[in-house]
Amino acid sequence: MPTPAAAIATRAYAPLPPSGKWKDDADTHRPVSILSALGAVVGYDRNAEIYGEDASAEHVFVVLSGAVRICKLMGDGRRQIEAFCLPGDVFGWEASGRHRFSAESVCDTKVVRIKRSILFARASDDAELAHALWSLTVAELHRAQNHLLVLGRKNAQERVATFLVDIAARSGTGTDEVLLPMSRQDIADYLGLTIETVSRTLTHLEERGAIALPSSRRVVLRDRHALRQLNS
Amino acid sequence: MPTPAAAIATRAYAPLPPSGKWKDDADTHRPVSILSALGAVVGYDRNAEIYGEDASAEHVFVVLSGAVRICKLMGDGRRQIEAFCLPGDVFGWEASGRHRFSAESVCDTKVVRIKRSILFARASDDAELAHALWSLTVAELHRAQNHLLVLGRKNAQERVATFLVDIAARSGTGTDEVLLPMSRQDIADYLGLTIETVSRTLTHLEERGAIALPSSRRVVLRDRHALRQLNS
DNA sequence: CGATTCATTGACTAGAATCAAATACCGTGG
DNA sequence: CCACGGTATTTGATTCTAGTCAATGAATCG
Repeated sequence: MPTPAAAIATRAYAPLPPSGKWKDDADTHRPVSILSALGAVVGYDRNAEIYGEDASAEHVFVVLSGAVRICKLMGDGRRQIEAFCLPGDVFGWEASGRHRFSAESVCDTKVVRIKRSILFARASDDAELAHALWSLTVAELHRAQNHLLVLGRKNAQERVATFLVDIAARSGTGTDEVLLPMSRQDIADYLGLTIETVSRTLTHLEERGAIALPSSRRVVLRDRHALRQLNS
Repeated sequence: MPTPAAAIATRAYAPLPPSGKWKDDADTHRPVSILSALGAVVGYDRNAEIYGEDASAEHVFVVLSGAVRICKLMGDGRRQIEAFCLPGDVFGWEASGRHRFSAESVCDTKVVRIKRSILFARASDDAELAHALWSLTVAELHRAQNHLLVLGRKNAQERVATFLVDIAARSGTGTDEVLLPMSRQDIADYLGLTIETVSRTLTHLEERGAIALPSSRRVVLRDRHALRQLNS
């Protein structure tokens, strides 16, 4: 069993290629735009901590550009990434006054940071805002529930295929090419696998002709039908 | 921030004294109690379908007694139980107009069934209710997030230990004995394991002295410290 | 260019799944 | 009350997927 320090050290955060691709600013539709008006824009370098586990929960955040991982560490260094937040996603909801996960930028990232006190004060007067808060939270819940099915009942190939299709849909470049902002370690910790298994599975999907890998961070979805079947 | 999540944690134990319990004045500040006043009590036999996947979402439910499983089936029959709902828990939230999971009674169960249309109409006038809806949803989200860590990164022993400690805490009989309303298959589908692995793991925990199994549905937590370590 | 980190590949292992069988449990009807 | 049939659970033997350990190859940055 690796020591915590060693385990964490072996997944050191590596510098990422500066990638202009992740800066397409937030779309101005849906409840998110209501929120964006209530806070200030803050920027983070890659791998910066936005908040830590158990930190007092003062703010709620909306991603404008870049990507954020929401994660939890176990005592021995095992890590679970609960979600990747892409532009338009909201994170930082808490029922108690403390964050139960940490949030870190995956790459250079801009967010809108909104004071919870302001948000809730407004929500008590503004039924539309209150409903927006609720439906954003339900959307989060649905994402978590889908992820439960992936982690509980899908094999490695299905997990990776599901991940690729999901990221492609959410990053919403109409094309078949996806740019992954996150490392293999991040993907592994999101899918409940190891980096080796993620890597092997991607290679296998490429051999099957389901995807192409022009570079390690670029994935072309060649056979969406095959991928969707693995997604079932 | 008020902390409705704390109120949920103090919920009453299964086979609950019939619904009167939820109308006590002392309870009226709890989100669940606010809801319970808005619907009618409905009873279900064991293994009855409360709603199916893709069913139109007309109602939200509060468990009064018994237990409910929220689950999803894959095409080939694999099943993931997303949550067990015990007395005091709320289920049936949807952002869209359709349920994305099915809900089934695990044993004889009573619920309060509340029309969504009524609920939302009230919520738009009543900030307290709106906030209660939101915080109940956040509590659900947190439960799902904890479960992600279990499914993504814990081994069989840790999963079962976590499950037992969680159920014990939520059933909230101050004692160390837990009555499991659900079958081994249900537990397996909740924990992302097989029935054989669940059974073997329980046997193993008993051999270790962490638990006792007077009968298959009764578990005595003998060494909470050991269990909590597996929970870490 | 090196130095460093990241990703891929290979060989082997471990833990849970699968396949199969025995045992315990429960409600029913004699 | 007991025998019976069906179901749930436990236990055993074996297989297989993903994990671990180790090395190599690729990419990036100073």
